[in-house]
Amino acid sequence: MQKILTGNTRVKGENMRAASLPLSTHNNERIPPRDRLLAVAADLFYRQGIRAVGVEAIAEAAGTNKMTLYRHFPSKDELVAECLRQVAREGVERWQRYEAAHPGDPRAQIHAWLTEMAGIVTDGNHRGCALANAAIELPDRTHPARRVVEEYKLAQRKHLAQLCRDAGLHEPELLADELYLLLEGARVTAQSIGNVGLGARLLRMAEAMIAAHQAP
Amino acid sequence: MQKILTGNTRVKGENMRAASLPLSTHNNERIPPRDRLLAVAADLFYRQGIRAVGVEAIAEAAGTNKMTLYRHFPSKDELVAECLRQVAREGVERWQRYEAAHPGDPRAQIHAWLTEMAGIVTDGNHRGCALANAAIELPDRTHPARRVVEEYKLAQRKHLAQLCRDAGLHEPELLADELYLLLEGARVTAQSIGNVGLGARLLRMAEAMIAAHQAP
DNA sequence: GCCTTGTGGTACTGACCGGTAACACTACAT
DNA sequence: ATGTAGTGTTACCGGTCAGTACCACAAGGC
Repeated sequence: MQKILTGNTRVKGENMRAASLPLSTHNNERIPPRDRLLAVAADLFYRQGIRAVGVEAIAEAAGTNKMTLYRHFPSKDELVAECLRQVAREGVERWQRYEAAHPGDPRAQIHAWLTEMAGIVTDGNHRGCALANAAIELPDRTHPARRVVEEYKLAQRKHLAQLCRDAGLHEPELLADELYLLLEGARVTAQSIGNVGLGARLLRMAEAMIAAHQAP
Repeated sequence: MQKILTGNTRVKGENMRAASLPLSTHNNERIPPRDRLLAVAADLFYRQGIRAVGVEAIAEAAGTNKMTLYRHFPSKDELVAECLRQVAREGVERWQRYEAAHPGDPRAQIHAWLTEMAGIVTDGNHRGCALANAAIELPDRTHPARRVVEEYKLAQRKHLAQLCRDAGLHEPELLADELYLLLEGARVTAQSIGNVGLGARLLRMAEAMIAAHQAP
């Protein structure tokens, strides 16, 4: 089996990831180890895959060790679930930002969402939705992480449908599904095919869909 | 880490999977071991994930052993790639069937594709596109399986775009992308949210999209 | 002073992994 | 009969994995 370089060739006690990662684990001073572990784990899980990342690598990347990790999380599975819970939290915060930026204007909120997502998809480091990826990587439906994924995805679709309804668009649920599936598909496909021009295409397609649901 | 039951509690020399799997590995008599290995591996990889399935489990499920596996495949990575190549082959065969069933009628071919895919997505055992899942599970872009995925996905989109063009639809590439992304999104989302009514919804959405590209 | 709480460090367990070596066996072709 | 090609079987290698035991240390409250 092909192994991925884990980069744990760092000198003992030193942190080599300071310059290479957006995650600033080099200023460990005041961030409690639990938060460092969560942030680092979420990042590693997303970029390398959940099963591909060992707990030792997570602890090391967070500037701590395995024992501290297991003092804060009962198991790797629970750590995974907690990471996804954080990702889901960021997702609902995004919607709250749209609402704050465009209060009472659901159309503008949808548009803001589409625009931001188009940008995210176009990013070269994008690897799809962390929650959807987790569902694919963890086929066991009893895994604690699966509940997080299912709840978040349902809430996401429900919120989008409500926005479509509030915007007075026809067949709001159907439109919400169209938009949601289109975007989800774009996030998956971007990994296999690439994402040149995908962002702009995505916006055009979404706008056409919304327009189709605007006329009676 | 949560372990998935691998079901290798079978009695030595006997095959307990005969009744539990669509894959008929119980009549090993005339099927060469290489084909059995490929079929079983593709099935296990799809249902449990690539990283979650060991070569020993594959060999055992195929009614043979690890040595025979390594006599036919240089490594697990190459076995994975070969499995995906087979899946891709089945994908192009599907398109050939549509063409044979509706020669010279691209619209009907597209419709046949949508109908069949809607049925597949609605299936409760559906776990998304095996190739897309592999791309998610294998972040290393140099993995031999990644090339298979990228080539297939590109060919798939190209073929669909050509059909849209032949059908005289407006902006065929854009429509092809819309349909393709919608379907890919549905395949991913079906795992997290479920697939109740998704098939019928999918057909309605796709038809609406095509209709929108029909008028000038 | 002291004691508690959280942390770092090391070493370990038992299991599994991908991959290989060596040998015995069967079927078939000549 | 003999040789060859493919297969089955067992045992092994080095490495990694999740998870734990044990001890040392440092900070803060009292």
